[in-house]
Amino acid sequence: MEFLTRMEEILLLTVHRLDPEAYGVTIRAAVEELLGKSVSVGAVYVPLDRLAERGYLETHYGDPTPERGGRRKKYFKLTPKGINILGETKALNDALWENVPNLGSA
Amino acid sequence: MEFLTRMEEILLLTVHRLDPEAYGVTIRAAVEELLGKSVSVGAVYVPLDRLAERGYLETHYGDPTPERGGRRKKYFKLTPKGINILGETKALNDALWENVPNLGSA
DNA sequence: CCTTATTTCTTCTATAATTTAGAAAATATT
DNA sequence: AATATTTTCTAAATTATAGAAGAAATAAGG
Repeated sequence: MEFLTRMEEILLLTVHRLDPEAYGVTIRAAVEELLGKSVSVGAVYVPLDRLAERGYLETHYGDPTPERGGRRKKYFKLTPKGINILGETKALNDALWENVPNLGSA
Repeated sequence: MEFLTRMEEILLLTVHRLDPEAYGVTIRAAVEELLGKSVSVGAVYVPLDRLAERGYLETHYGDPTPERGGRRKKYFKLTPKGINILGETKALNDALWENVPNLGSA
């Protein structure tokens, strides 16, 4: 089975959660909040584009907004293929963690 | 928060599940079964050693067995630090997948 | 209005880290 | 010797990360 890297999993799920307001800046902010640490621009945009190239995400550019400044926003959205791989990823996660007794810590 | 790559997560959990029979060959076989595809030797041994270097795994060499051939087996076992990061990884996973409604596929 | 400043957002590119493949080496039994 | 099992090594491919540069919009001052 093909599997997603962790960053890919995080990004796909973040896009899903943010939909339809998922674009570079909001995605990056959400990832930073999730991880509790700052994340560089490249750490988000580069894998995001790769996921789109591979057909897991589709993109469209937005129109200018009344807010000041900025290039056009590039919105991301899961494709059916993206939804599918997330389902497979969940299955792998479940298999991995199944029957793992208390780890004591956490 | 520091987080494990997916391969690291898979390996740590596999070592945990196989304990006390976790060594290169059994680990590799278990990962192949989990993923349903073949995995090269290097894809297992290299990250396993890195996990040990970082203190997530401890190792000890076994004695020769009555079976034919082979170098001494190098057994892996989770350290307290390894158990701890698995707990953190589980927390991240839970946060990621919380409130993700049905993905339709899978 | 027109020129410059400021803001928001993406693209690009170089570097570092991780994964992967598989040949080579080591060590045991037959 | 031959064969089997296991790990080590090393080079190549892929992925992640940092952050500078570029683009595109509004704001503001003359």
